[in-house]
Amino acid sequence: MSGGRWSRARFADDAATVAERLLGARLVSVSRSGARVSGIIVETEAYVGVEDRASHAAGGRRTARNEAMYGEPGTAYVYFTYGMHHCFNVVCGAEGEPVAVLVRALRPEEGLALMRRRRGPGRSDRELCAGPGRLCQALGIDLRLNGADLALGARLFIEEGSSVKGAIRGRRIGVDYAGDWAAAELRWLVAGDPHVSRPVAGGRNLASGGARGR
DNA sequence: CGGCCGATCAGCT
DNA sequence: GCTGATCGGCCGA
Repeated sequence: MSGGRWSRARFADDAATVAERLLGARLVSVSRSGARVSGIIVETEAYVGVEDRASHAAGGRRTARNEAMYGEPGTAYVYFTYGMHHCFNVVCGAEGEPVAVLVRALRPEEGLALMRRRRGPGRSDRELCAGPGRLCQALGIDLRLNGADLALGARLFIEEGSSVKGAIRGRRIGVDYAGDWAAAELRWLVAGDPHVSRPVAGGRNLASGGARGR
């Protein structure tokens, strides 16, 4: 059912498999004072390997920034972008193979007051964790957690959730530079969940009022 | 060194 | 839908 922490083996599969498996699981961050802040994962993106032109490890690129992608499955890959946002990834696959899943949105569950304090006043529940930068801010995830071990660490981990009904796929966000890989359907979402960052383009989503033109 | 740019977000039209 | 914010990393000279 639910509750147990993800072991190393849960992370040790290809990115598409782990991206779908993460839907419905819980991402937990523990504050310095020991408070749990968590949400249920409702949106993920797979970055499948060196052949994936949208990946930071495209073509086998390996630098200080993306070194965590080459770590063992269950490693956290956190990077800083646009001069102000952090993004959190779960490293999967096999050690030495740069494969990861970006966590894009959560349905907030625990620690809502702390999330709001971190995100600023006037945030609706829906906005707290709807986007990769937003959820990092809400959970207090920054570069200090880059390379953290999600299977053993005390500060950041994944817990088993209940299985999700209505998972759907779509194109990844913000990777238009990636040629053919931009069109690959490597984003997973819980259909109709209002906490996702964006519904699938052209798709039907209960919260969006239906299909749109393109 | 210098210049470019991003796996984003918020606020405005 | 469009754009400015804001800066570390990366690459080329």
